[in-house]
Order: sequence, then structure tokens, then C-alpha cells
Amino acid sequence: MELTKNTKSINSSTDQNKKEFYKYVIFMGLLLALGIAALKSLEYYYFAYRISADVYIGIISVIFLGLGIYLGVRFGKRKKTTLQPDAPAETATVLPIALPEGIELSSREREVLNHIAMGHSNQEIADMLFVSLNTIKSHTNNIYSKLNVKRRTQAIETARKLKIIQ
Amino acid sequence: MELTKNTKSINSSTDQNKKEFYKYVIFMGLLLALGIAALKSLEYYYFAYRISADVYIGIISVIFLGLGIYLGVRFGKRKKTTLQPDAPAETATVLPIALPEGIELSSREREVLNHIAMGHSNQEIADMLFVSLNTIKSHTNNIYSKLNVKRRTQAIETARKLKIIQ
DNA sequence: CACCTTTTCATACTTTCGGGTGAAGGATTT
DNA sequence: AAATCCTTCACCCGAAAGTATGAAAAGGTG
Repeated sequence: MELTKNTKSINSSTDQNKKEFYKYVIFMGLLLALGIAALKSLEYYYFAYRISADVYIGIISVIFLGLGIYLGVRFGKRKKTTLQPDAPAETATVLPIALPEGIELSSREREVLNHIAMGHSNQEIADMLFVSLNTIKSHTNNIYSKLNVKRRTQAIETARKLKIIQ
Repeated sequence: MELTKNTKSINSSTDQNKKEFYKYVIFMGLLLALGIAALKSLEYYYFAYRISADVYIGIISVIFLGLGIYLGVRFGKRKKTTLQPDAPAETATVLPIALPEGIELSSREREVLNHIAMGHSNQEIADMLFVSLNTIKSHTNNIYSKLNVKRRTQAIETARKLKIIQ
């Protein structure tokens, strides 16, 4: 089960990377065109107003330096997110994950689930809702059954993926 | 004891940032000097061998573009190692939400935190990272101390608010 | 090298969580 | 009225999580 999850997330993330790559190729092409246009207009000024050659070269240098830095930062970040094992895997899983049938939490269960996601203990939830600890335990166990999980942290994750909370 | 540890790590990390910053300033200066030298030598060839002006400008553009990309990547990476693992996290943390002093989780702690957020039990995390359960317990307790929480669910909530995860 | 942080691990103890089972009162639907 | 679901509560037991304390090895820094 764990394995299937992993492969799924890997595949989807690869697809996303491809898309991002194409995006960047197009983006770079546009930027390059823009740069050449800027260069040409600069050239116009060069001949029209006779800027010093040094200044001209300096401007070009600065422009391309800035462009390069920008691209570098962009690509650096992209590489970074691609290489990261944790966060991207998770976000990638969010999209293609299957929702387990017509699960419906009751209103009370949703309420308890929200408290769980806020980091409250069962005792705290019981106190806040003016019911007994056992009641909250019942609710939590029902929630776990419906979400098909075994722990409250998993319940938070699953509920988040299913957009039940947040 | 825990507190002292935190403040110490904060100070040292700030110092490290400063040092790294100075390193990069020097590094950039050197690169700039190198770039100018290259430019001048190119200029020499320009006059000596009468390269076409377009080619000359093109070479300059490419050089500075490469330089810029390199610098951009370097800076992007630098930010990554200094602050957080996730690109959006780091940028987002600065802007919107209050960060409780200079909290810095170690890389291993961030790793464990991600596993916690994914709903894994301590035992599962221990198995996945090939360390003992006690080690994970140590990490989790350190995380709780640094995030000033008492439970793993609270840690998830806080980390999410602080954009340390997701 | 000394110092500090990080990462690792251990032991022992307490608290919280989760699983199983059962049940009672209320609301809604059939 | 019977069936069903929701909400409430109880008890017990095992598993997981959390607390406290200590310590040792590895890596980086002055």
C-alpha cells in the first residue's frame, strides 16, 4: 500500500516537472526575445545619441547579469523543489489521490475533527464540548473508521487531502 | 537548559549567516573583477582582431548571462540551506505570520516533523530513517520544545502556521 | 585541540490514545 | 412501530506518545 502511494506520487510529480520544464522553456524564450528587443532598441539609442561604447556595454552587461540572476534563482528554486523528498511528494499526492467512497462525517464528528486538527487532546475537546472523555473517544474512533486511518495525525492528513478541513 | 540551547543556536546561526554573507560579498567581488578582466581582454581582441560588434556584444551577453545564472543559483541555494527546506515556506514565513523568535529546527528535526505531519508513528519514522525509537522520541521532544507545544498534533498545527511544513 | 551542535541511543516512568464491546436516549425515516 | 443513525457514556486493556535525565560519537568552528 505504501509502495503504491509512492509510485503514484513519483509519477505525478514527474509529469508536473515536465510541464514546469516546458513552461520554463517558453518563458526563457520570451525573455530572450525581450532581451534581444531591448538590445536592439539600445542599439538604436547607441547610434542615435552616441552613447559611449563603455556605457553601452555596461548597460548590456547589467541587463544580462540581472536576467541571468533571475533565471538562476528561478531554476535554482525549481531544482530545489524537485529534489526535495518530503513536501513535493505530499503536494503531488494531494491531486491524484482517491477519495474513499461516499464517506460522510456527522456534524459532531466534523467538529471533533477540527479540534483534533487544532492540536487539542481528547480531554481538552471533551472539556470544551462539555461531554465526557469517553464520548470524544467514541467520536474519534468513528472518525478513524470512516477515514480509514489508525491515528489522529493520519486523520488530519487524510482530512486535509480530502479537503474536509482547511 | 533547553532555553539556553535555543538561544545559543540562534546566535550561532546568525553569526554563520553574517559570515556566509561576507563570504558571498567577497566572492561576488572577485567574480565581478574576473568579469571585468574578461571584458577587457575581449576588448583587446576586439581591437586587435576586429571582431564584429554584434559578436562582441553577443559574447558579453552570454558571459554575463552565465554569470548571472550562476550567481542566482548560488543565492537560491544559499537561502535554502540557511533557512528552510521548502522554497515557498521560507518566503512565506518572512511575510505574513509571526515567527516565535529565531526558531531553527535542525535538518533532521525538519525531516522528522514532516513524517509526523504525514501521520507516521514514531516507530514508523524510526524504521524509515533506520534509527531507534528513542532517537525519534528525542527529536520529537526537541521539536516540541522549539515549537513550544506539547503534542504532535499541536506541532503539526504550529509548523503549518509557521509555514515550516506545506 | 577545545567547544558547541547535532544526531544518536538508553532507561524508566506517566499520560494519552486507540480498539473492543456494550448500551441508552433522541431524531428521522420506512 | 421498527429500523437506522447520531450522540452520549462506560469499562478495560494494550499500544503509542510524552517526560526526564544522561551520555556518547561525529562534524564544524575558533
